[in-house]
Amino acid sequence: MIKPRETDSHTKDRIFMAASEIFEEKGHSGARMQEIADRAGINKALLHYYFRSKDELFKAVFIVLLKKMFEKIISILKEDLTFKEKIKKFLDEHIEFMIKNPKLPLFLLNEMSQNPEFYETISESVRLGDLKTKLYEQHARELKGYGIKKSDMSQLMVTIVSFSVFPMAAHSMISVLMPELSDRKKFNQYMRERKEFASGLLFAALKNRKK
Amino acid sequence: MIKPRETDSHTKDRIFMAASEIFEEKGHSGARMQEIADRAGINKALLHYYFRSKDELFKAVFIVLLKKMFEKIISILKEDLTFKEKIKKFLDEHIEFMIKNPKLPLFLLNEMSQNPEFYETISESVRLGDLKTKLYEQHARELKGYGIKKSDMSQLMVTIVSFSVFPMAAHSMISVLMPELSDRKKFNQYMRERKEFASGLLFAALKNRKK
DNA sequence: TTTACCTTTGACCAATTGGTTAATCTATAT
DNA sequence: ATATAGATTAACCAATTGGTCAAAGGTAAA
Repeated sequence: MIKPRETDSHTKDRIFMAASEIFEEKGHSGARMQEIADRAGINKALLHYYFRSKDELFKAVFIVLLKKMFEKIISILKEDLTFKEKIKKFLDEHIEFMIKNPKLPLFLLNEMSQNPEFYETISESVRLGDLKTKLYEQHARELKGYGIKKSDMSQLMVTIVSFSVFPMAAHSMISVLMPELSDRKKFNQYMRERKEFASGLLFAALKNRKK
Repeated sequence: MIKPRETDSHTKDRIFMAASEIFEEKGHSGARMQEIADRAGINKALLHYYFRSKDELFKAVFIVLLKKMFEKIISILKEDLTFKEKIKKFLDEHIEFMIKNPKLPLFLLNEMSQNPEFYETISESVRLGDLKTKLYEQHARELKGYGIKKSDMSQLMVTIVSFSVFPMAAHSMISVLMPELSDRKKFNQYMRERKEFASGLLFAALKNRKK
């Protein structure tokens, strides 16, 4: 039996990485197979040797990037912490994660709404049950203490995620209104300050809701 | 002298509307000139008769849609209201606006980051000065009463906009985590409830910051 | 060395796509 | 009626793009 060359996965990985970068930057319809091949330093035919078609390659990349994002979120929510601690840790780690992957949020948002047929594939591959119910039951006492009903959970969760995700996705838009933030370093600093701002705002509000 | 036929602007408008819809839905690189022509019910050559190229057509559409969004925001901020009233009115009208234009936010966010060369064109065409400074000075007393410093303004403004914009842009993502919101009508209801939730959260927090 | 099998490539193909052009149409002013 | 000028079209074009294929390369087992 013939052993696979050690360059096997090496090449396939290089393709995958190149594809990730290009797709993340230009989206499915904006990406060019030739450009992906160039960045991977290989012939275009080799793309189709490892990944049958553009759609297959895209799908493979998309699923992995999506999981990367969701797993980051979910893993924190699973930890044994109080609700408040969880939110703080989420803001901290999720913002750091996005600073390392600044193009990821907008890419996912966009391709998600562009390819609704992924809906199934996603639900399977990310499998996360009824997160907000789970979270509520887990922290029922603490949340009730904050005056949060179960019916508030969907608004609350979207709000928390938006604290970190929105500014990343809207960076270019924000740069128009606040040119001082168009610089990447300054913007990252802004995002780091946001950790405190967001949890401060949130728990100031919740404290106030206490009956 | 020959009067322009009344179908002149009619046709050009039909093209423009068709292009708006297609671009909004599929983005610059995903849109096809043929599809735009079809939707406008005309020959493809006529597109190039009225708009030289795809890029020109896109630019025309993009600028108009961007202005549409920004002017909605700015007009409210200019009104003679207290800060609190402004924010409430903003949330109300901006959310209603987006319910009517659900694809707009993600489209703008995306093309904005895709075509950074629009940066100039935008700054000119939307011309809005240093909005956060203007807003702060205008409401200095009220904002100080809330314990908000000038340096908090950029965080605060992004937060307010994110309350309304993020859920619209992330609708497809939200639908995965909360399948009950994948239905448009239910989602719109969710967005309308968000008006109260957002201003409630925000001003509960600000009240609490008062020294 | 030879066989067998996976890897990589250059050349090529068919379909798509943005864009052009010359001719036709249509309404109006004279 | 007819000349004029803008509006509209069918046919066409060149470039791009995703995808294929047969041949060449390389490595390990026989």
